[in-house]
Amino acid sequence: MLDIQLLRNNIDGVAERLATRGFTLDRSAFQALESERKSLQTRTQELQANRNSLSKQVGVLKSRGEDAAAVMAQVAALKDELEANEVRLGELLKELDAFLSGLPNLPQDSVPIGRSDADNVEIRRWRVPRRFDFAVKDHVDLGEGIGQLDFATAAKIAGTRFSLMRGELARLHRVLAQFMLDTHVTQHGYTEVYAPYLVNAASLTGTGQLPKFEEDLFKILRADAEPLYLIPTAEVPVTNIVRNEILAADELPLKLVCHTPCFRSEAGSYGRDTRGMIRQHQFDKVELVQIVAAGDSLAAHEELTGHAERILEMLDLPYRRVTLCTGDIGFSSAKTYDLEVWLPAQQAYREISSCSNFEAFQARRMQARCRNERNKIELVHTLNGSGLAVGRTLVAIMENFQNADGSISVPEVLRPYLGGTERISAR
RNA sequence: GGAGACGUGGCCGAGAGGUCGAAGGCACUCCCCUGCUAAGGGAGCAUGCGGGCAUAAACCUGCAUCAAGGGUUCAAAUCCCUUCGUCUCCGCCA
Repeated sequence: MLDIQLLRNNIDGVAERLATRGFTLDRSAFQALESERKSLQTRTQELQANRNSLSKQVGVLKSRGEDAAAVMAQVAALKDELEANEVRLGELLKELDAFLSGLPNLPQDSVPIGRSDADNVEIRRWRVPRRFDFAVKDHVDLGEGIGQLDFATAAKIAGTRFSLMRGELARLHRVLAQFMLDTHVTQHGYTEVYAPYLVNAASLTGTGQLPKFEEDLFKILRADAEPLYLIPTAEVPVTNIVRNEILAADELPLKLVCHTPCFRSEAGSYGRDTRGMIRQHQFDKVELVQIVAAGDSLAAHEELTGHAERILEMLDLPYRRVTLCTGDIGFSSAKTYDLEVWLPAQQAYREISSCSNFEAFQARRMQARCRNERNKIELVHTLNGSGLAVGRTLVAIMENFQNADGSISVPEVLRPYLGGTERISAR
């Protein structure tokens, strides 16, 4: 959510910056809502002040045993106008809130201007992709070839966009998450978190998935209780740890890492990535979250992205870092780096991590605050990034570490996690 | 699943229709006194949203908030209803 003060003071500037991301700000709608709000709120508060002071007089008179009927009649006379005003004001504030909730974040100045992913800017590449002297297979053929990846059975059990792994491949997948967690905890200073996989609507509103993106979520309706949603990312439960909190200055930065399954309905992507594990309804992800003081988020963004890159480097996977352009950046983000890993079978770099700085956008929705050096309360900045998407990392390992015989070599750093296993093949 | 108790500021805790945004204590901040790993005195100290206001800070001021939402009333922390949460006992269970 944007700062409403910014819209009041400089709506043209806001409109201009939102236009770079292809969003048209309805200035007249805002100004109409805002001017009605101002007069109505002032009037309502005036009436409330009146009522409050008159009611106090009633109390004073009665305690003295005097007649309060005349004052009570005055209060009663206020009642109709006050109630009408309160109702209208309530509606108006809701409309304003809905309007504000629909506005995406302002991109930072360093974000390249563009319309689509074609305009994203590559920052750097790490490692030249390996050359193969045989015909490469994709991860589906590799996994099915060794009998450890089984989409047909997953479809029978659940449906499309699910996967089933067995044996050493399943173990490799599990161990990958373990390796990522260990690295972030022991080398990058994160605190490990275990969090709920089902969350309430308030949490999703806090991080910006609701109200706008409900169709992307799996929703659990309950007969006698509020609905719950399956988390689309650990960002939701972990960032909401600080919702409605005021943190002490010395508690920051908060660096949290959390491994969870993620659930996405993928509505609207029916034709895309239908083959394999790239786009699933359920996938595992290790998520990095940082909660920092407002002045520190730029540096924290670089640091966090570096932590995700470190995992790719330790696994010896070629990747590139891309700055998303204004047209491709997420709704809540002020700036996003995508890390894209090389997939030999696709001859392309594919997203494996997305590292975003949300600045105060989520914090404002969540009322997540801290005290600064002068003991004043201010909104924190929130950041997160995948460190990494586990399923896609597995895909990248399978494809990049494949051998001519269809077996898969295990990256060095993972071997201790697999009891020394160096290669995975059909048994 | 059944029965009961409870939810008040950063924390503890009073308040049981009226001058209560809320006693008292702890913690914290500033000042004074003192001089030693302490004690004493004074002041300040919830959050959100408005208005003064024109950019920020400061300040003044209004409204709202005593788990959340609704209701009764001239007036609600206090009475009623619903929801959420916590605790205790019983049952069940990984």
